[in-house]
Amino acid sequence: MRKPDPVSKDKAKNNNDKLRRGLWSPEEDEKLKNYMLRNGQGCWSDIAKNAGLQRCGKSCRLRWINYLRPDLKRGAFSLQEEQLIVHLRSILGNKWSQIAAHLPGRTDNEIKNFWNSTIKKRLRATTTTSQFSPNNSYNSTELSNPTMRSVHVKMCMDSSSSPSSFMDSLSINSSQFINPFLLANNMGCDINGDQPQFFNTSFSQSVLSNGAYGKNGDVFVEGNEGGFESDLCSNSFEGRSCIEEEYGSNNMDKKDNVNNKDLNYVGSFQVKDNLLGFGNHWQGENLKVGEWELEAGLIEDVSVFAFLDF
DNA sequence: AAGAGGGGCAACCGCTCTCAC
DNA sequence: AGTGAGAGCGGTTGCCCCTCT
Repeated sequence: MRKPDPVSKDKAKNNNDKLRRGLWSPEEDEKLKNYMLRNGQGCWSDIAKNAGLQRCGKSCRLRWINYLRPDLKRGAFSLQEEQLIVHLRSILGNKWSQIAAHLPGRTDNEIKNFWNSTIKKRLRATTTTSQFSPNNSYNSTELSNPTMRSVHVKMCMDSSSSPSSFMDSLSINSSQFINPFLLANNMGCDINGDQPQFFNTSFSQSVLSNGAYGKNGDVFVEGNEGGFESDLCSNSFEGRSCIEEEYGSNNMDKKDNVNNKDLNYVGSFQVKDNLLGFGNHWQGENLKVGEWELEAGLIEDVSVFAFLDF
């Protein structure tokens, strides 16, 4: 939390300097809670005034949502909640409010803090690599088939874990996340320009908090003739946390490390008309290069993605 | 015992979105 | 269509407290 605004900068100039900041006292909590229970939610700035609080509405809202709401579940996260967070985050990214919507009684702030402080570290600590299994392979014919519009990446559980539900839960359709470099690398493509060479690359294991893990990356290609856009999807829990930890999100300098590090990336990439874009869907003909600036030299020649012949 | 360091987490910041006018 | 206020969201900060040395 912060100090009760010592410097105040611009805000000293306006009326906000009369407002309290910092930690909430038990009395303030009591006032807000009583008011909310009596009157219900409304305009937060009015609530702040009417409840007799020297706080801005925003602060009241935050305090209510994150701490005072009666339906909040306090205490440590259960194993199930933890697994769910890991899973949802792999699908949704840092959409904490959306993740929180799947965990009754938990707030986005709580989940965000939990992720940043606990899960991220745990996943990083358990990051390992394994080899692609030749049995879980794809062939270059499939990959170069122009009718192939989407690529799904599945992680297979090993024999000791519950296969179907877990695999189902990990399968992501035409959605958000991919690290093209990891995928390219896993598909045997040297993104620095070498010809594709399949089946001799590493793939990251997905290690869950309970010790279950997926391995033997199973990449398959599925036709999707109706779509114009082509999305690549994957998930790799700890890979993403690793890259964020080591390089920070959206860091262009990841390129040089691709071939010897287990990377994944939060975002998406799409191929259209021989252009490669990240992070955003195209709307109509407008190419939106999202978080990665392609012309910065990251991928100057998309032919390195030769297996993506859309 | 005491100081340092790090983790956890409550709260703030700044931005975007939505909606009423 | 433009604008302003309120709400919501993700990222960040910094204090408290625990552990380690």
